[in-house]
Amino acid sequence: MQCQRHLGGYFRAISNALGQNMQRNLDELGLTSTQNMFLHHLWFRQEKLGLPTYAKDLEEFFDIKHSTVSGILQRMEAAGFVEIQPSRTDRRCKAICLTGQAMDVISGAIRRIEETEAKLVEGMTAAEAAELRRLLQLVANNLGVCMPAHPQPPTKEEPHL
Amino acid sequence: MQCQRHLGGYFRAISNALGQNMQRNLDELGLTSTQNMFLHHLWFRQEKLGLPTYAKDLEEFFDIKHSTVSGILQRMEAAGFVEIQPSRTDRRCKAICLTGQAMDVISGAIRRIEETEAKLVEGMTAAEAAELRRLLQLVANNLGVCMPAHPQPPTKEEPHL
DNA sequence: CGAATAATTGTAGCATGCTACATTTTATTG
DNA sequence: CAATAAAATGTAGCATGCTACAATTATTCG
Repeated sequence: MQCQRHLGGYFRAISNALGQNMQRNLDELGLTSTQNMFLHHLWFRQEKLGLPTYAKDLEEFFDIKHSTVSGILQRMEAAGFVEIQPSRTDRRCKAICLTGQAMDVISGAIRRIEETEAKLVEGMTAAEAAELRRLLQLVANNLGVCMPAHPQPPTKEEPHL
Repeated sequence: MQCQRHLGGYFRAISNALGQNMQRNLDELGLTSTQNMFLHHLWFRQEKLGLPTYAKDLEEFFDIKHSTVSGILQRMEAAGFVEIQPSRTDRRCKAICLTGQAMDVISGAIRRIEETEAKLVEGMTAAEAAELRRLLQLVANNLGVCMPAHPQPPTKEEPHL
């Protein structure tokens, strides 16, 4: 069968559809789907890991260019979701802090992400979903995509040491 | 493991990386990666299937909006790769025709696509690649992505009937 | 036939991605 | 310490996606 669709076409179409799919459920929050990913990452680092976040972190975690990050953060700041403060120890770095407005919408924002993730693998067995994840990781490696994992959260057993 | 990356993030990053990866090998041809996909599709319909192509076909095949198609075709026309002629039987439809300049680069353009497709599944067994394709099709269905196959090519045994 | 409807394409405005260049600050090194 | 290199971010310009609205032409239906 030489008439099969290109795999690349699937990735492009699925990526586009993911954005639209999430967007439809996000309009009421005033967020775009990319801003929603940023919001979740900022929240996870701040609330779960207790770490500050700089633009550089977003660039690396999502494997996008710093100029793209810059634009998104400017729009999120204009919309009132983040505040940007230069670090006192290294004035090149800007710490990205969530605002109260961001905390108001975070639970809804996370729910949208989880709904979209669930929809992705609807009708798959757990084994199929795991295999999909493994194959996606292989493809990402083949293309030189660099997506670091979250740092380890502080262990619950010894939080004060 | 609740700290796993979102599957959606993989799709986004892989899709972005695919575009950049192909782009790097395409600059000398004066094409973008999306224009390259369009070129290949136009060529396949024209040369392999003997069918005319309208903007609507591109919209459906790649599952993108007509406004996006419109912009891409305008840039491809300005770059000299296609000519756009209104159909005589339905003046709403514009037939997209490849130029001589397009035919000059088509073999290089197709090679870029094939190289990228090969790189995607590098290190996978044929079975794994097939499973990836099947799972991608499932995901696409879950998200309502509508990607029609190519129409059947004319059979070689009776080309003149 | 004529009006309403559908189909195809275009335009405007925005978000997100890129490359390439510039700016500011920190780190290195001679 | 001064010159240089590296790191973090910003800006400009473009391509590609979107939604929403408009324009033109075909089709359908009363």
